[in-house]
Amino acid sequence: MGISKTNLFDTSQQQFSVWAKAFSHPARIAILEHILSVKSCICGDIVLALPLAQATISQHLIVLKQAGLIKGNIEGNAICYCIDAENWGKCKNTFLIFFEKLNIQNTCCS
Amino acid sequence: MGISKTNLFDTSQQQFSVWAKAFSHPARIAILEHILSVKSCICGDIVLALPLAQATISQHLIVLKQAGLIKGNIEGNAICYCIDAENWGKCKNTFLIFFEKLNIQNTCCS
DNA sequence: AATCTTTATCGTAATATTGCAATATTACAA
DNA sequence: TTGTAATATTGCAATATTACGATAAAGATT
Repeated sequence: MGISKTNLFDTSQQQFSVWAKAFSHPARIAILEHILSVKSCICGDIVLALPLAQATISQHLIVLKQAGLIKGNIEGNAICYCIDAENWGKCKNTFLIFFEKLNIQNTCCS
Repeated sequence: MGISKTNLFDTSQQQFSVWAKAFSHPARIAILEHILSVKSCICGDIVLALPLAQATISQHLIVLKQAGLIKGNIEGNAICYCIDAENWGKCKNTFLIFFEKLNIQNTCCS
């Protein structure tokens, strides 16, 4: 890459891109959908549900956790992952506001 | 990576991740915001507006175009980029539906 | 035609991501 | 304490992304 230039942009743009990057792999979408679909936030069987090795799932979970989208609670020797509702709301709002920026006047090229 | 396993996931999950990946760099957010903010969809001055080289901007534009978020119309020797309103709407809906999947019952871990 | 402007592409370097086997860590159970 | 189950971390290989200078391509202008 030469040198990363992500820091030349607005904080809000960087936050947006961090969240988007968390969503940018189908495995992470699948993990989130699994957590969302299971009423109680079971965790380790995410590994059973997805066609990836345990180590790989673990890494994806870390990415999601660092983006603030999920959090993990220790339950015995297992860990219970679930959505971080507060950050989820912030993320949702960021995307919503962004998508709303398009109105009919903006679309010029036929 | 060893070998990519993105194709082991649902088409919808892959489509979601492709859009998210398009949003996953602050430069591309900045480009989209610039296109959205300028009423008429001027293009080449995106290069002037951002702190990146012309070749780099061009690459980011291709990523956005391949994701279907923008389209380019040739105007003389310049190119006019603008939002692809139809795909923008599809993308927006995908994200909206996804974010709506969280309800209070889902958040278990205090 | 010669030149300028604008955008795309090529080549290359630096860095990041993805994936997994192997291993470590942690908590429980016997 | 020894074993077992669950998760994280390490190390490494393969691939993707980011960045830009140089150059090419295509339309405009003179």
